[in-house]
Amino acid sequence: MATVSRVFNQKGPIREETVRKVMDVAGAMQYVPHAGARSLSTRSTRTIGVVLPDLHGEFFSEVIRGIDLAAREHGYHLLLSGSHADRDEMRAVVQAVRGLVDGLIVMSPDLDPAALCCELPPGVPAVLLNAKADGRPSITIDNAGGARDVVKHLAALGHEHIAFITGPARNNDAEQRRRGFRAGAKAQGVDAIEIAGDFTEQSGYEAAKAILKMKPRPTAVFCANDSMAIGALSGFRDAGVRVPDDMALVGFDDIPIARFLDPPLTTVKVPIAELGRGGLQLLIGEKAPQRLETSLVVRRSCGAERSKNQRSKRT
Amino acid sequence: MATVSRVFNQKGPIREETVRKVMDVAGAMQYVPHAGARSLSTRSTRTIGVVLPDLHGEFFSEVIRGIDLAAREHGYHLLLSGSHADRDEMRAVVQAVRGLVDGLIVMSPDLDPAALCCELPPGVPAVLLNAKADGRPSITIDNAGGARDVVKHLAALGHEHIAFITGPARNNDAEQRRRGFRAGAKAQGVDAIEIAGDFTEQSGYEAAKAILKMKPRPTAVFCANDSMAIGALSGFRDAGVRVPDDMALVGFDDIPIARFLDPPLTTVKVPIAELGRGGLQLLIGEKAPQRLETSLVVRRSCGAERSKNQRSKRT
DNA sequence: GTAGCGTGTGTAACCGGTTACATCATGGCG
DNA sequence: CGCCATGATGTAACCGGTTACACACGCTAC
Repeated sequence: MATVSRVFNQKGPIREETVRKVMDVAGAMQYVPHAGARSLSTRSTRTIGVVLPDLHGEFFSEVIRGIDLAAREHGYHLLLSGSHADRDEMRAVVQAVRGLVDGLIVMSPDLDPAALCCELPPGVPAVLLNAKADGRPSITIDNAGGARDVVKHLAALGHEHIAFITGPARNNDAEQRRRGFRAGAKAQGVDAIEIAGDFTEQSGYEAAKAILKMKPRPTAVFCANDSMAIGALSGFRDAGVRVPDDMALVGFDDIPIARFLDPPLTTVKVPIAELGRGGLQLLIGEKAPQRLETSLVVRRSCGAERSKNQRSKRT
Repeated sequence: MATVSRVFNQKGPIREETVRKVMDVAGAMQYVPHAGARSLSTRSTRTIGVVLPDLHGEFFSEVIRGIDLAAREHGYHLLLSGSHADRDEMRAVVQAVRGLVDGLIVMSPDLDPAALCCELPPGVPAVLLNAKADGRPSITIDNAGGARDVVKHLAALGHEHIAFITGPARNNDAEQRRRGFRAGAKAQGVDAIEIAGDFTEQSGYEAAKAILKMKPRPTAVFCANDSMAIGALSGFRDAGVRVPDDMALVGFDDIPIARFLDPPLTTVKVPIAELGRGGLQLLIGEKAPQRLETSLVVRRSCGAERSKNQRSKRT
């Protein structure tokens, strides 16, 4: 019935009495508008699709949270899809949601952004998180800048041999952080050593062990993310190497527990939730920063705050 | 066109040649079926709604991951909605998704499950995570059993005054863990002290400080989740109290970093992803365990493995 | 009295598919 | 040769809303 539709959408002129009557009946029969049917005729679903490669860990959890918060503020639903290993799966998902979403937020650190864009249907608006591509709006994080800051900080503390535990080979963020590390090392004139990691705690643990065997042994270790820093910390501890006394350690991301580690982890703060929030805002046509700055958070693991709360002297 | 529909759904008898022709044209014009329209006529969206109170932290991240994995296996989409403070918001969301989802997975640790069920539209199938209610399928975790195991373990190690840092007041899991703690303490004949926490690291940190002032001072602390244990660990460290030498510490959840803490955290393993996976399976009519067992993971923070890798003697 | 107008409500087409049913071509068989 | 079973395709109603448009009504102005 047309009138009912007008009542629910508060559109067009309707007599006050009619509104009441409709509402009463609707309440009595527990009527709730059928969102699916509505979206068909209005061609607007008020749903946006979120496509992520993996749902692991605090990073993605925070991204999703940022998106969700912004979505609910603007009255949007979220269609979430994770765990896409390759391009084919990605395309399948992106196509499957036609008619289900008004737009897409895509994050695919492991895939080439340009290739990715071809997969996106031309009609569907989309924003890329942490990846750039022509013609598509995107939000990126200043990974390289953050990494450079770390090297600068470590160099200022007197470190001349700095090891970098990398992220997964074809990961975008990891690659940018590595580039920042290299650029920083070059600028500061310090010795840069790289060792492979894959963003997991375990890989950090193993990398730490490997680093201790190097000659000359690095005096500072910079991990491409906090998870690996946690693993490295554990590795150093097992080997009897004290952080920061014997080895400076820095992470990347500033996940919530970083401050509760022993010693509290110096790391680079990344506004993860902002990334998600901005993605949604951009998608629905609101203004949002397209580039998010990172900032160095100095705690004790880098050795900069030797004086304060010196726990290594505690025992 | 009816034929096209039949081709895409592989239904009814169609000549091989026609199939090819349709597919060719579809490919050429980049045609992709409109999922929204389809769902309207089939009355099946192949989407299930996930309603969570909050998207914070590794716990929910894991739940979502479990659901997502199972969903993609069965060809379902996920409509995610988080951050519901109160019942009204919850109802609003649950109603808004009519016609968008085939079923609902609801997790609401802070709300009374019975009340919750009234909000659910009668026609929509739903499963409750970590909450029980008549007539609705649900999956629960053996929180109480896990907590009892912890107390038993601590008692066996000789602890007679055990403190328990609780979770948020009206949280279901927190409450069950507390009950398990009490029951365990009673069974073991040990002194049980409770102190309030709210599942955050910060609250664990503060609770630790408070515990140190108690007389008699507890010799073991059991936290209702790992996050608080991390905070407590940090608090004890700042106060110069060694774990496990001066104080035994146990958490709950077994989040990934628990093993990388210093000392590695003894905790209760909760099959979080299984919770999500089972929820989806139950919802779509598959068999799944309705009760998930927890298991004690003994690491060093409880003092049970004094001999091995004893880092407190390191410095 | 009627043309003209604004307000409130009903009618029907449409969104993009699915599907029961009608139609049509084909060929086997009596 | 005609009939009917069978297979392939077209037709139209339907899913549950939205909305352009038609229409009915009460009012003022001429």
